Amino acid sequence: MGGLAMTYTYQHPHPAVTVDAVVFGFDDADLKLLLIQRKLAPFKGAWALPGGFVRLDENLEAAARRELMDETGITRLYLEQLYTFGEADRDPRERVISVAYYALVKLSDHALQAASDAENVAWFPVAELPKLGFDHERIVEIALKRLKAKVRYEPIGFELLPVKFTLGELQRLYEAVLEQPLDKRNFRKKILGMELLEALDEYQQDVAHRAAQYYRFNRQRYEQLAKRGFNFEL
Amino acid sequence: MGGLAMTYTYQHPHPAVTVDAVVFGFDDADLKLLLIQRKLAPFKGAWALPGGFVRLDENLEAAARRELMDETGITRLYLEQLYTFGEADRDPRERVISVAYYALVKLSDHALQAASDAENVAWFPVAELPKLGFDHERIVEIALKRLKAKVRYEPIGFELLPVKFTLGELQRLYEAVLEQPLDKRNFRKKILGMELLEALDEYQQDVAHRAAQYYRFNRQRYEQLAKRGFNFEL
DNA sequence: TCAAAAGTGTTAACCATACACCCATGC
DNA sequence: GCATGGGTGTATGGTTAACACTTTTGA
Repeated sequence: MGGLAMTYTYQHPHPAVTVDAVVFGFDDADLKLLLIQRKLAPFKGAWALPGGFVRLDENLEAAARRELMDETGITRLYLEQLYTFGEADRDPRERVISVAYYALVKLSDHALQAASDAENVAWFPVAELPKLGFDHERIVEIALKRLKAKVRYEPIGFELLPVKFTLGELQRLYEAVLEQPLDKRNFRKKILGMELLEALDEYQQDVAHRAAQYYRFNRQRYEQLAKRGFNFEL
Repeated sequence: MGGLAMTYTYQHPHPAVTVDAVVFGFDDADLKLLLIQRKLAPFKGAWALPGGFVRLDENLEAAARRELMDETGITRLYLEQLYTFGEADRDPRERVISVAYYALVKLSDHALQAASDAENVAWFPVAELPKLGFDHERIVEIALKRLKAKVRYEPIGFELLPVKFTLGELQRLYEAVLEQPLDKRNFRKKILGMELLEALDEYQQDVAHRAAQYYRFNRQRYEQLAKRGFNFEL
């Protein structure tokens, strides 16, 4: 990207623009966050959000997807813009404006894809994050707040689960994200009452207790209902 | 800003970054939007959102406030980041990433401040907007959606009204923003039940009907209650 | 005296919450 | 047979929604 001696000249000062991604996963117990360990200064050796510079011919969301692919190998994910961080002094090198995204991935698809080319990549439970470089702790905090709010009025929780899941898994996911216990009977009544879940003719195998039935989220049905004014709410 | 022959050189290409503001007002009947008429290409003569380039030493929100002051004279307003628009081709000149804000102002404070130095400035009812330059129609659409959602769970509607207002004015504001009629008795019951409004010993003057009592929003009280888990909801 | 908006309560339907036991399975 | 999580119903209290008339004032 740009030859060795290549430079770019403008008549007005331009900030650098990056995208950073807060990638969430869920492993049936904890909400987790994907971090990379920086190999370069500043904050060399520190953990930070995956991200990088936006190319001039590339949309912002495409840049976020590209960086995630390059740095972590993750390709299929729910991605949404979070907020843009542009404090004048947030990067010690030059003025850097970062458009932050948050992403939800099915950990089951990506659990083993831990390391990539070069950088160290790892999942951390959100309750036990290391110190992060730049202002990334603030970005994570805002992403968590957003996730917590959004999961209640849009059916995005399913993005964190495998396509087939049990109601117990779904409930544990909500409990982890909302950080509060939920009543089992009320949870089931409510979620099944929305008629967005399809019960499959399939049950858990080899579990040391009664096998749970699997369900699948019916997105088409949700979109139909949403058009007619239905509101997901949990 | 930058001397005549001054240039800025970087080793990687940098996009330009602007802030644009969607400024809402309310005049006791319609929700209105503040637009400026462009004097320069591109989109010369077209109406567009107020905005401009971010300076290198200036935070994003500060840039938005500065542009609003310069272009419209507006200083006291509620301002919140909306979304960042970065399609690679959204500006015909060069790559421009725009961090959009939305603002709520008390029209009563600013109604007469129509024109400023140079550019033509005007309020338009949101239902009767002219064609806008760039992708500003999309930005306005997203701002309206956000306002409509947010007004229901945070007490930001008051930012659009004078400090003293009647319950009728407040109801008309909500009806305008939500684009639906509300039941008067239920509306009053709900809003007064929150105990966020202070009834003043003051009534309308010279109205051709029974004079309405004035109320004032008690922000302190709201913040106290919010800390203890209270949720505004309308 | 008319027009215009202010102000005021009750009822019925619905929804949210709290709560406890039996079931199926593997070890 | 025990430990583990799956699966199920009801009763109560609170919240929302629908609804109509009287009051005050200026023109």
